Amino acid sequence: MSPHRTPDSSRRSDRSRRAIHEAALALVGEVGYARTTIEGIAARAGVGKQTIYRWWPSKAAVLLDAFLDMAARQAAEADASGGGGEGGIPDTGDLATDLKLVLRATVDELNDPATEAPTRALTAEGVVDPVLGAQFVESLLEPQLQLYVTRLRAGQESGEVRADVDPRVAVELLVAPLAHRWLLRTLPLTHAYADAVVDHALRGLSARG
Amino acid sequence: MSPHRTPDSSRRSDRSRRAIHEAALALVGEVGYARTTIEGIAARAGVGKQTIYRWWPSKAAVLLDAFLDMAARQAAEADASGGGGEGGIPDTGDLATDLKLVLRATVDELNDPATEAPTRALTAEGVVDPVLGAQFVESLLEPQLQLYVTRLRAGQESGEVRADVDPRVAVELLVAPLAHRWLLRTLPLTHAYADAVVDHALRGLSARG
DNA sequence: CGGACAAGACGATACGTACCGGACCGTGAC
DNA sequence: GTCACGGTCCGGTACGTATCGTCTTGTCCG
Repeated sequence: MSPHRTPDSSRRSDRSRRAIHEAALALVGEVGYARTTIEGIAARAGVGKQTIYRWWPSKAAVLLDAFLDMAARQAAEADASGGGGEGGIPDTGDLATDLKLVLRATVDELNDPATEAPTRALTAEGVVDPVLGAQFVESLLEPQLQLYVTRLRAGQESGEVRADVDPRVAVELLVAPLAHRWLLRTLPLTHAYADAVVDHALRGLSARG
Repeated sequence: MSPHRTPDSSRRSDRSRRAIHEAALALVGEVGYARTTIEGIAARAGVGKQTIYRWWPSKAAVLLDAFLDMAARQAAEADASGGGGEGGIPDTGDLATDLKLVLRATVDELNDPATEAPTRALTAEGVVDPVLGAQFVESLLEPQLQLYVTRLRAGQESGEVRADVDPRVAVELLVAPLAHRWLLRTLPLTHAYADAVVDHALRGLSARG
């Protein structure tokens, strides 16, 4: 394989790293992922092309790193202002309401034009490139899904949720339909749809329980 | 816009069209979508590069056409052998069993290494390119989903399915989780998972109906 | 201490390669 | 005669590598 040698990381320029992240996100937002080139990122960041090739194996990897950096900074921000620093799913005792609240927020986030292009590009790249996809899932998606898992487990302990369901499977029943509509653009992704998914998932489709 | 002028289609070479389809599918399967080039397809098909540019606007469009051609040929084949010529979802009166049967088949199809690379490439391209995505959904995905819709509607009339569910939403509750696992590779896509999705979707997650 | 020095990451640039998308042939079928 | 065909050549763009001189950093000797 290609180990993609990473040189001594202690000597790495933080200034360049940040500039590259910023330039990558900006360019993808402006001209789209396909027309964003590594040479363009380097020029925009005021950085030598080789500096990018030295630390990243691909354009997609640069973008993923930029995303993680952004997410980490946002999390730190939320931590500082929110105080408690959890970022979990609320537990009011009413599972349906809690889920609708969070899934509606997810809908708004997915529909945000500012982040749509880079997110789509990264997801699409992950669909095709298993290595990048695994990093994407592990570092961005799975932590989010685990929040749902814990909320659902709490629901099981409080008797809200059937004891015989696998929370991990249940999460996908809730999240996958939203992701499906967003990714494939089959039908509009709305709050009403999020609510419908929650209702159907919790009550089931069968007439006779 | 760019009308992408298509010349006199009556004079079009069917031989070339088929050769291009075949070469495109073969190359994507062998070297992957990213490393498949239009020049490569032309060379492999024994065709002038311009013949491809004359009839298709992009590499993805060629692949989509190849897919449609393949699907049409398979449908014709099934029609000839099956006799009845429907291709719908069986209706034994037991919805869970019927759905598991079909979704298990879908799992096998998605896990088939022969078709995986081209399908992933096409889907990923559709995620990023709205025009291609719309064609993909309209010509390949939506017809499939409609089969589920009709089966679910039949279930409503027979009393198997709650009357107050939107069949179109219900379909996504069943199909999206499979698509989600396949696209993002979060966890293995197995028959057991398909069964679990059906059970959860039909019975619901709530402890109290 | 502090200056010399090696290591290595940096910005920049040049290079050969690959593919794009199109222009342009001569050929052959209708 | 028309026009799509297979084939070839073209300018342009981005790739990924190599290499330049510069700058920063850590070490070692006086």
